[in-house]
Amino acid sequence: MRPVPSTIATKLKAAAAPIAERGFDQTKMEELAEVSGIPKATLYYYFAGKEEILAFLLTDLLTEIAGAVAVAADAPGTGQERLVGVVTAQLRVMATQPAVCQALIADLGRAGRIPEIAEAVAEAFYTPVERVLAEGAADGSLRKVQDPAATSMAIFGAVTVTGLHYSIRGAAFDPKQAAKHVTGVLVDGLARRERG
Amino acid sequence: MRPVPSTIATKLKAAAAPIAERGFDQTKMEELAEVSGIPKATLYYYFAGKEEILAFLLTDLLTEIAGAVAVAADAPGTGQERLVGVVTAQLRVMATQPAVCQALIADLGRAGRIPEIAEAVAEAFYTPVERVLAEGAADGSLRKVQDPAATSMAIFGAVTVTGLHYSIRGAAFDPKQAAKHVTGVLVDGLARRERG
Amino acid sequence: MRPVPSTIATKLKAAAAPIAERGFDQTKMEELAEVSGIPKATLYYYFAGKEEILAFLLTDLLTEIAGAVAVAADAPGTGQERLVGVVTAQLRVMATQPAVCQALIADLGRAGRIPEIAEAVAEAFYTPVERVLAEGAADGSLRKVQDPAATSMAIFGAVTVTGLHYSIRGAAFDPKQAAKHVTGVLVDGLARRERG
Amino acid sequence: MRPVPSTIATKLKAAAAPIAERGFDQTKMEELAEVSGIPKATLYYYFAGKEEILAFLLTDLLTEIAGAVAVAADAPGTGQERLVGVVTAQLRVMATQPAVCQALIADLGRAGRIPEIAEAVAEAFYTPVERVLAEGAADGSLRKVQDPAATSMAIFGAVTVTGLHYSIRGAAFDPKQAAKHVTGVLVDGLARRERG
DNA sequence: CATGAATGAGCTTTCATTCAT
DNA sequence: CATGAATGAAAGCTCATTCAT
Repeated sequence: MRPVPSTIATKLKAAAAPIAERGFDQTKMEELAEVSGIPKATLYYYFAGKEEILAFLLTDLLTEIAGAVAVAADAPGTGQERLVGVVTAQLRVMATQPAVCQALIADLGRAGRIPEIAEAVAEAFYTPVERVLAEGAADGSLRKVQDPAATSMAIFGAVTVTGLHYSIRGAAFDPKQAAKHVTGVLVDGLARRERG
Repeated sequence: MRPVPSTIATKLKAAAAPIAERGFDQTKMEELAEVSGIPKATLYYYFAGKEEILAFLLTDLLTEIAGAVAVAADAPGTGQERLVGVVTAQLRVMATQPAVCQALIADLGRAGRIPEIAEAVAEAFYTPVERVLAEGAADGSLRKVQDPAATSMAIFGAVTVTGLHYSIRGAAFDPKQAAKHVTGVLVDGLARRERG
Repeated sequence: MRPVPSTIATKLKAAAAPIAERGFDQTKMEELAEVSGIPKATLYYYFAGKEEILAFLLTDLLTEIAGAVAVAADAPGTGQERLVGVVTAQLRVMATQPAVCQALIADLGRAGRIPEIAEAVAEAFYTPVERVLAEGAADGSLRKVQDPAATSMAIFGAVTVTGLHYSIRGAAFDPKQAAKHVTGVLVDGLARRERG
Repeated sequence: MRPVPSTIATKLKAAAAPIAERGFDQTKMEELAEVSGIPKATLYYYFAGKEEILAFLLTDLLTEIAGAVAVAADAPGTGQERLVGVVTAQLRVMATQPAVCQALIADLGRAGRIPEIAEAVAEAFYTPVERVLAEGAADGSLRKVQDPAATSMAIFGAVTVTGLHYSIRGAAFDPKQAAKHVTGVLVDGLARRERG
């Protein structure tokens, strides 16, 4: 994969739409070329193959998420506050790039098989959440969970499915509102208690 | 799609493995025929196309889940107890048929595009959870959530990703244990509180 | 090919329609079964294969034509009168069974490759015409042509294309009228002459 | 259908042979590729499908016929002379390209179903003949026929079947000689008359 | 005798990829 | 550097045919 000029990189974002809509395998190079306006052969000049284009798009997305999440995880405040911040950050990026997100999730199975991507997903989602969970437990704002990995996975699932849901609906959505819903469940739990 | 004889239906379950492993599009009819022991042409005798085979497998799984979940949702006990029961039931089926489950989740995007499947997913997952949430709110064992649909989606995400995780690891997993993890987060929340 | 019961033979006539419309190769056994109401497997019970069904249909038609033509060729009158009779007889049968005729002509190329049919075509068309030409030359009602085979071929072409044209139009046509047109050209020629 | 380079067009002429020999449906793309030396995928690069290849070949032939016929129809001389010229021109092209001609005629049924071809056939055959008939009637060299369309159809049939016959025999044939046979019948008629 | 069920053998078509310019 | 033209290598699907009942 040669260094991708920013013109190409920018145009290529349009490629996420058909992938999101029809799935990666059902999207032909021809189509990626058409929607992006980049000739097929030129795509091959910059990328080694179709798969590498997907990797490029997802890496791009995941880098962005990882960055936003890192900022949220490093923000001041209690662990609980930062957990909410992290979730919000994830949803914010999903709101910004719904197509790529759908492409990512829809082909999560396949993405998981690209090692580079699998790691980037962990980096963007699991690691920071686990870290904030630990810090929240330390500062007393969160309870200490038995299995932090399992917990962060559950959180990932809840957040992702929520974000995906809104993405699919097509309409723009407010990440803060969505985050409130998710963290409402995750942080406070569903059980009724004497003093909400 | 002709009525599928049970011999065919049974053999066909083996088709879930390659789909789970490599994804649906990467699985050739040839392969589905090989692993199931059903000649390609015979598959086409019963199913209109590749896609319909996927639909059949998933519908089958979802019907089973829906059944197990319905039982759990109708069990005696508080709403909270039944919520745990419902989640456990879902995970139990996922533990029983890990390959089909992976296939379902891995191609959730695609599955979502098959209307029949999308509805079956809702039927198997969302509807019973929403119902239990409402009943729990009524009996005082669960708090009243603002947006039951959003909440059940988050629950679905948490449960699914958890189940998927264990499925992928290949080893058998204990659905009760897994359910405890998930509901631990979902019911009690992550926030620390004076009196667990 | 087992002896074909007349029920089957009768039902089978309906098979000519799709063959005429779409061509023989483009007509599936499935379709022949459907339009005739005879189960596919039953067709195979009576016929050795698809091709044999075509042969059966065409032989049937050609036998009928040959019979009608023989009668016309043996009728009293001059050779010229009988030539007109023969042509009329051919067109009469074509008018009666337009679908089979279209099937015959449309797949004349293929039919020519089935030896049995090629011979039957000759028997039904060429031979009687050649005979009448000879007899007309003998009785002085027709002129003596140099190459009777070539002449009868030209006549066959003129008659067939004419009959086909009317058949395709779908509407019933009057064979006598059509014959008059063709023989008008063939017998009298197109040249203007002093005394018609 | 992309613009077909002349190299491809030339090579493709070889495709007529198997079509003529075995019929269009019985000729596999594989075979068209082999005899033409053009890779199968390249054929699909230029043509939308098998059918379009046939259309291309036939259109090509018909264009040539139409050209030759137009020249003959515009030649000096009486209508009768030009009618003979037109028929000769048709047979000349048939003699030059026997394979394509056979393919055309053999699949005339199918060709008739391709609107583009049906029209080209009319343009190449019927229209110029009808015109010459009219002009011959005007200049007194031909008699006035009642139904010019029916007449030109009969002529087309006589000429085509004749040309086809010689084509099939494989040996080269003299179009002038063949034309003499056909027009001998068509122009002078078969009836004996006092003064030939 | 008839036939529903099943299938072997292909066939058309597609598409990721290459490469000469 | 970029790309239009070309193609090798499948893959999904079809259909004539068979055979147990």
